[in-house]
Amino acid sequence: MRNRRPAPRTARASAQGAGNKRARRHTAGGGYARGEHTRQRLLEAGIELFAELGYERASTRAIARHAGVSLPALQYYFGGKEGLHRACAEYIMEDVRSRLGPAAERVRLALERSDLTRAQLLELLRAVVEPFLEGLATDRPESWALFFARVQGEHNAAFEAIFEQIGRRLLATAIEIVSRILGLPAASPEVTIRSVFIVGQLTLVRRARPIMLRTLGWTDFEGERLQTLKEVVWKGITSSLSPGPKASQ
Amino acid sequence: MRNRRPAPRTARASAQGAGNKRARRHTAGGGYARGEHTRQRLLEAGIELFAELGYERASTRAIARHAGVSLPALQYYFGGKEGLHRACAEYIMEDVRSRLGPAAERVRLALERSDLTRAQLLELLRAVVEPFLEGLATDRPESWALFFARVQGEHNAAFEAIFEQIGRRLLATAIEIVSRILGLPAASPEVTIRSVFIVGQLTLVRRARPIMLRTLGWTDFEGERLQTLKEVVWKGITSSLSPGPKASQ
DNA sequence: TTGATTTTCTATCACTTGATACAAATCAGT
DNA sequence: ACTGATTTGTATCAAGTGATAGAAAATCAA
Repeated sequence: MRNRRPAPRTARASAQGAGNKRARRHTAGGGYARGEHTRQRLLEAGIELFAELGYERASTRAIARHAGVSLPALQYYFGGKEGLHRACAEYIMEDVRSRLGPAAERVRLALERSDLTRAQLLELLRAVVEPFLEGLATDRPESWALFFARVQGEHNAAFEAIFEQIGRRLLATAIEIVSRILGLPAASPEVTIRSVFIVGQLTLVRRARPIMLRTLGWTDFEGERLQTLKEVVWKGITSSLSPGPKASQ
Repeated sequence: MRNRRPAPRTARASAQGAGNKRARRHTAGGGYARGEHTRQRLLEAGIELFAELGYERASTRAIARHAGVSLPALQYYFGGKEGLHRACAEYIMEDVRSRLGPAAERVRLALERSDLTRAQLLELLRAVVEPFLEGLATDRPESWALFFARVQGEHNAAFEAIFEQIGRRLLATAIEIVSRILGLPAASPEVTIRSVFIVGQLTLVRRARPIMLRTLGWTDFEGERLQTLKEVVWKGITSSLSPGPKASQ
């Protein structure tokens, strides 16, 4: 509710799709590759600052300065702050999808068969869960996972629109597998809740990372320590899915 | 970095403890009970708006308007926005402590004994975990749990200072119990990670609440549904702590 | 009531934010 | 080189932010 001028001098903003979606008309016509560079710089700077400071505190000026371009470039290429944020989310999501998509597809395909053993189902769950865990525990492209975590916390438009697209799939796959392992209908509360927890644990790795590291006296989750983390997490998941000894209660 | 004036006309702000701590000098000297009312209104409005909008987006003006008082009242009673936020956190924390403190104390006392059975240890864990779960799943004072979740996401000063005070205790107790159940040293990665997950699951209930409810087709966690949730969560915890069948793999 | 103190309110400050207008610079195709 | 489009930069806008000054009102102790 900040930039709603009562009477904009020109009608350009309102004539261009509410002023925030799709403002770049440069990639449409071919050529003019020069701008693509600054566009990229803006994306990277955006991801970094949004991740570090959150949506509100990351000012467009700081982002532009960080990218080494002028402020209006941001409006020009992304139509505004929200547009940039959205683009950042899509950029990350695209990368995540390209890295996790194949595995997910393979799992979904394998799930077609109805004669899978418990061990096989667990293996499929692991195949879809483990890359995620690695991506969130590690901080290789620190800002990416952080950006992810931010978007989750703030209820931006980017969340519902983008995160859902990948979170839902992951959850749906988890539900399918858990349902079959436990031998319960996919719609049953038990299956849903447990699946949400399994998927949620992954994001928890990111959120609780500093606390975990501090408590353990570690500095990161790399190499052997990452293996340990994965092992413990996985052991927890499998045993929580075991038909094993009735919980003492 | 917004209100750092180069040369403040008066030195009051800097003469009053950096300007954000303890600005209310009304409760010190007795009497003048009139103000306590607006102070309370500001706290409630603060909790509500901070919870709904987050720290940044909740403007002092909106809070004051919501509380039905004028803007400077906020400065007067809490020294500023940050002071109010801190006060809100303390206010909630105080209530949480009063509701969970006794049980926690009882558990800590019971842990003195070293001859506790697995079942007894589990019971203690449950005693300290369950009230938390209820508080986060329910939305009686919707804003409270939401405020809690917000503070967790944004890295406000309130987080480190306040949340730690209660989160650390809970985590420490969980570690102690898990360590004894698993028969591993408290400092071992397995114990730490598993404990963090147990505690983290509780906050996850809040964060993933809308997703879980939507997936289940429920509207809230009340009555029987709350029972189901608690049951499933608890079953997951116990079986993840079971010495049971070695995880397949 | 008086007088000191606490509490509230109006107006305003200094500053930041996101967004624009518009001219200058750059580029591609001829 | 010329032309038309794209891209960048300067200066500026309007709105909104948290905070303050300072007078007016309300409150309590005497």
